[in-house]
Amino acid sequence: MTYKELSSKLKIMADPSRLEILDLLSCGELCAYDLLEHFSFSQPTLSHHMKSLVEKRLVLSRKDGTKTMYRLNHALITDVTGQLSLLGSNHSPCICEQIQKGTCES
Amino acid sequence: MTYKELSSKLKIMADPSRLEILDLLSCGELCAYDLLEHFSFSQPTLSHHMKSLVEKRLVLSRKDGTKTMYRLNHALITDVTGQLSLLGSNHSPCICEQIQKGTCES
DNA sequence: CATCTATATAGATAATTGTCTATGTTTTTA
DNA sequence: TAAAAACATAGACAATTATCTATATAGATG
Repeated sequence: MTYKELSSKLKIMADPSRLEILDLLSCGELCAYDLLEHFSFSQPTLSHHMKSLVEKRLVLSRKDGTKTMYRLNHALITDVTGQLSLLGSNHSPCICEQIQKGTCES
Repeated sequence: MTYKELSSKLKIMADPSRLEILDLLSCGELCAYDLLEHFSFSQPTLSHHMKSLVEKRLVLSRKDGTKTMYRLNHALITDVTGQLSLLGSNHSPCICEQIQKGTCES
């Protein structure tokens, strides 16, 4: 995953409401209405959030009659958190190895 | 950590340039100029990014003469990635337990 | 078929953000 | 002390985003 790809997924996760949506979905499938009950914003706003989560594949959806059922894409979320913690750790191969410490070698 | 607190840190991480900065810092301390060499944006733009990373304590800084040395706050980054992966997993206690599955119980 | 239920789309708006140029500040050095 | 080196701040601007109201769509039901 490139920095841009990882960033685009993190940007979608990096919203308090969407974090709470992910948390609500962490134990199983829910429909839009059940999610909406937990928030004070409007139904179109929830729909907007769900669209962005589904577009980035962080959440998967299926139709059940008039309802849209949402569930986490655990595999992708695990991938994202894994990439993030790897990036923050002293890993190898690492972009650090390419650096020319011209100015700061002390 | 509340959703808002976690979100505010993720928002700072969720930028391709800042992700690359974190990656560059993952193996040790670097000064601003060494970081700047890896990017095509201007020096004030780097300074702006570093300020936001330091403000959220994701990166720690110290002065060394005219130079500013930056290093990761590994503890906080580990905390953030930990919170994120916990939130995405089927954990307990979980906000899911509070939910009234009124509409979607099938 | 008409209506209701559940969700999505359209369009608008205020706030936030990433970038720039220009300038300021601080520490070292000639 | 004057200049250079390294970084920060100020102010501007275009792009993105989170929200809203209003409306549309699609499936269930009487």
